[in-house]
Parts: sequence; C-alpha cells; structure tokens
Amino acid sequence: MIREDLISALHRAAAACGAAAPDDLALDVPRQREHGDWSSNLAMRVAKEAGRNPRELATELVGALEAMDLAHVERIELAGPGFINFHLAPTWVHDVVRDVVERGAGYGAGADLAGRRINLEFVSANPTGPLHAGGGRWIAAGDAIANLLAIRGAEVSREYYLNDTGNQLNLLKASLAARYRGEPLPDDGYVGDYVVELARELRDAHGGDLADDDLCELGLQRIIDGIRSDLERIGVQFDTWFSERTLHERGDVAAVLTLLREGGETYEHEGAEWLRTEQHGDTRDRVLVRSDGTTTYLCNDLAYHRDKFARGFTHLINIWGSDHHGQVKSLQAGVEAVTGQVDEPEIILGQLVRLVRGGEEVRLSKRAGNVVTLADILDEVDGDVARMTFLLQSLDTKQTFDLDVVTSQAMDNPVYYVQMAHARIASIARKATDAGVDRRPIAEVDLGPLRHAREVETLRKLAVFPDVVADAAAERAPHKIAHWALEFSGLFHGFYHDCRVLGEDDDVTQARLWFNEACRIGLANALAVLGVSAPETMVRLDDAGDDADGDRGAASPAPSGVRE
RNA sequence: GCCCUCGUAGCUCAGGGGAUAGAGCAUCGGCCUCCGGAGCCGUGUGCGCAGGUUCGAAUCCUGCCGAGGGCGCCA
Repeated sequence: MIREDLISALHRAAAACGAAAPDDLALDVPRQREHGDWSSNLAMRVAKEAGRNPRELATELVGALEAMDLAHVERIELAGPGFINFHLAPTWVHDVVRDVVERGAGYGAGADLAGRRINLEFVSANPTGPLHAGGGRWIAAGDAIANLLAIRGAEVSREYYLNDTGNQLNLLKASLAARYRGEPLPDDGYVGDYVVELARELRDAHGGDLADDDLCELGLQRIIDGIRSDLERIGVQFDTWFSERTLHERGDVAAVLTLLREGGETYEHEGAEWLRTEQHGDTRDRVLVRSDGTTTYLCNDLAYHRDKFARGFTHLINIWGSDHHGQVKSLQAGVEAVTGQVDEPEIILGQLVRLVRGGEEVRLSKRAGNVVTLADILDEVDGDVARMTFLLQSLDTKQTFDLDVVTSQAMDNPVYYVQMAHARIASIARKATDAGVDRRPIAEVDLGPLRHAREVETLRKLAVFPDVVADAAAERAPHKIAHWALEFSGLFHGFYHDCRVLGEDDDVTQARLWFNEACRIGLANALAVLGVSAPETMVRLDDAGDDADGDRGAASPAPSGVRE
C-alpha cells in the first residue's frame, strides 16, 4: 500500500541524507488538498538534532525521494516551513480498491496486539436492580473496544463481574423483604418500583412464606436474568460472568490476605487491617479488613484481579464511570502489591451520561419512577440506534442523551444515514445481479475509469480506515470508528448522487462494481466494530406504518418511530 | 481545601503539536424521467481568560474562571 511505501521511502531518504527518521514518522493526509495527498513533517522533526535548517534538509530529502521514482507519485514538493508533500496520480486509489477487496473482512485488521490475552471487564453494575439507561454507554463502548482490540490481533475476553454479595445485596434483601411483607422500607433501602414488582412476582410464583434468604436468592436471580436479557437485546455477549461469591467460597479472598500479610504489606490500625497502598503510588493506605472482620470491596477486588492473571491474561482492562476515578490508584496499587504487575488493570474512565427528557435533565433521584432503565430505551429504539448514539461521542465527554431526540426523532439518527449507505451498496449489487451484469474477476478489470472526484474522495477515506482502526484501538476510542463511518457514508452518498454504476459503458460499470464492493467491505467492517448491523435493505419510511412486519427480512432495522 | 475530567459555531459534538479549525442539527436557498430523496449542493465574524514552552499551540505546561465528579472501616 502507498502509505507503507511512502514511509519506507522517507526512512531511506533520511538515511541517505545522514539523518535518522523517528519510528513514529508522521505521514498525514493534509487538510488542504493543495498540500498534496500525503504529507510528512520529517524534515522539521529531525532538523534540530541534525543541526540542519529544516527547509535545506527538506530540499535534500525531496531530491533523494525523487530519485526513487516511486509508484503513483507525480510530484514531490517542499512547502511551508519544511513539509514534504506527495502529490499522487489518481491511480493510487485503484490499489486501494484491490487491497480492500483482497483483504475483505480483514481490511482494517492488524497484528500489533498479536499474542496479547486481554480481559475486558465492563458494565459490571450491581445486580440490585435493572441496568440504568446510562449504563448503555459502557455496554456499547465495551463491546466496541473489545472488537477493536480483537481486530488488532488480541485475544479478548469480555467479562461481567457480579457483585452478588456484600452490603448492597443485603440492602436489596432487606428492601425486597419489606415490600414482600408490606412493611416499611429500611433506611437507604431501594425505593424503585422494580422492587415492588419483584416482590409481587415472587409472591405470585412462590406464595407468601418465603424466608428472607430464599427471597433474596430468587430476586437476585430474576434481576440477573433481566440484566442478561437487556444485554441480549442490545446484542452483547459476555464470555464470562464472574460471581464475587466464588472468590469467598474458594478461599481466594483469604488467600490474597495471607499473601499480603506474608509480604509485610498490611498492618493493624484502630481495629482494622490496612494495606500499604501508599507505597505503591496511592495517596494513602486503604482498609482491607474492617474492624467487624468483613473484607472491603477493595480486598475482594484484589482477589478477583489476582484470579484474572491466574487465568492467563496478559493484560487487564476495566471500563468505569468517572465517578469511580478515585479508586483507580487504590486498585492499581493493590494489584501491584498482590501480583507485582505495574499499571494493572488499565482503567478506561468514561464520563457519565446525562439523561434529558422534555428539555430537562432526568435526575438520578432515589424517588421511584424517576429511573430510566436501559430496557425503557430499548422499548423505544432498537439496539442499533442505542449503540450508535452512545458510540458517537468520545468517552472523555459527558454525554447528553436526549431521550426525546433519540426516540421521537429516531429518523434523523446518524445510524440510519450509515445503514442507508450500506443498504444502497447492497441494492446496487442486487440490481446488477438482477440485470444479469456479472462482476468479472478484479484482476481482469481495469479500474482506470475510477477517476470521478466522488470516487477518488471516497477511496481516500477508505484508504485511511486501517489507520483509524489502529488509532481507535490504541486510544480505546470507538467513537473514532463511528465518526469514520459517518464521514465515509457521506462520501458514498455523494458518489451515489452523482455517479451511476449500472447503465454506463461496460468498463465503467465493471470498475464501479468493484468500487461498490470495496465500499461495502469498508463500511461493513466499521459497523462490525461498532456492533451495529449492516442491513441489506432498509424498511421504507412510508411503508413502515402499515407493513412493519413485512417480508424485508430480519436484517432490516425497524425504525423506532413505528412503535407508538 | 486537595485531586480528576471537561470548556471548540445558536445547539450536539469531532479535531488533541503542523499549513486557511470541521461535521450534524437548526436557519435560509437550490436539486427529483435517475441503481431507494432516510439523499445531494450552497449558506458559518467559534477554540472560556491570561501567561509560558516551540520553527509552529485549539492541542503541551502554569494560573484564573466556569461545569461535572471524587476525597468512607460505602460500592
């Protein structure tokens, strides 16, 4: 591919000029088209340490590059303070088509994470109630990040940690028992309607004589089933559901305590047992065993993370809401004390979702009826819409999830813009087949006719997809894929508007059929990373009302507006 | 008080050392004998403020202002 060729050429040119090019040599697509197809700041990067004037060095580099007679390169210019700009013949994008088609579903894949066994823990909401709407962000992001890591070669395991013991669960038990027996809720009890409903369901199914423990177990199971159901609806499959109880039952918690005590990492103070986390970078020491003898969340979590390493993972990643950022140092310090592993687990912090309905923020009030669950959202929009909405924004930005916009105006949702592009691509291929126009083997097809500005621009964007994937994976930033998909779809819609595939001269049709196929691959791969379906057809807006259950096939996302 | 994250167009957000800062929505105005108009094209006095580092800062550093979050033997 052209990018690798140019980078390689730059390295050779640098060597020829007596300068060493850095490993992370920048080769970018300039914002201004006049600045060429690709641009490098190599001269400016190395001028200082080489003791050279940037423009002078760049002149020399350009000379060396010109002497290489590089494929597709029409002109190399020195510009501005020392940029080296490559102007390519439009033919370079033809190689992009061939490359994409050849790689197929593997286009965008890489091996930079090969050999890594990564455990990605996300969601992990306490099983004391249904998943909150805001939790959808962690679900969508976690699944997409897992896909990103996998596509770059890592072996990724998605894990859900069930905190099925401890204070929160006791509180659930007390709350459930109170509702079940019609007694007043305990202080700080769970006031949500779901507890009332749960109590009623359990009474209906098992009568009114359940003991508190049984009540709690049955309720817990129902809540977990509900969480699983929500995750299924949004299309996320976890590899492992890890129960905190097993840590206690197997003696893992006791074992980690013994380990730490033997290592001299703990001490007694005011009746509690503390871990010297400050020695490992925390702001202060933390309690492992309370004065009542119970272990803290941190203590249990250390046993948990020790277990993850014991299962053979080489790297651990947790996705947390930013409201937990205060625990990052403590956990990492503790894990270092337990395992010796530094900077583990990696914590991806995401800003919380701000829910807005009717122009007003839906506060996470403890008052019943004010909690918006993920299931509520999925009742109104399909999983693709929810996912795309969550994924469009950087995890660093607190997200405003406007329920009115996402639900009642679902037609404007960017996900349909992207899916429509994919459906159009599929439609063109279908029409070609119906018309008896067969796509000849790409090796026999001259892609020369692909020189329309729409085609070239679309292929330029397609060409950077692997770079975007690599960057998104390294940054744990799935929104970059969402934005690429959006931009790419826009370019394809532009092509579709201005260019026709069928009904043109045969050589044009053949070239464009392959262009179309390359676009399909790129878009499908991007959607696969996002976990959003790539439909062959869309349900027509004007058909949706009276024929929502038509024969369009399961792949067709039903516009949410169909439902009242 | 200390710590973390974030302040970019009317709104929601990209861009996070490179050359003239972008998109969607909204506004206003164009485009349908056409592979599906859920489309295309045009329309923009914006990087919170002040210093600093650099050949170059929206981007990195410091301070201030503003928003959110965190500072438990809760999770």
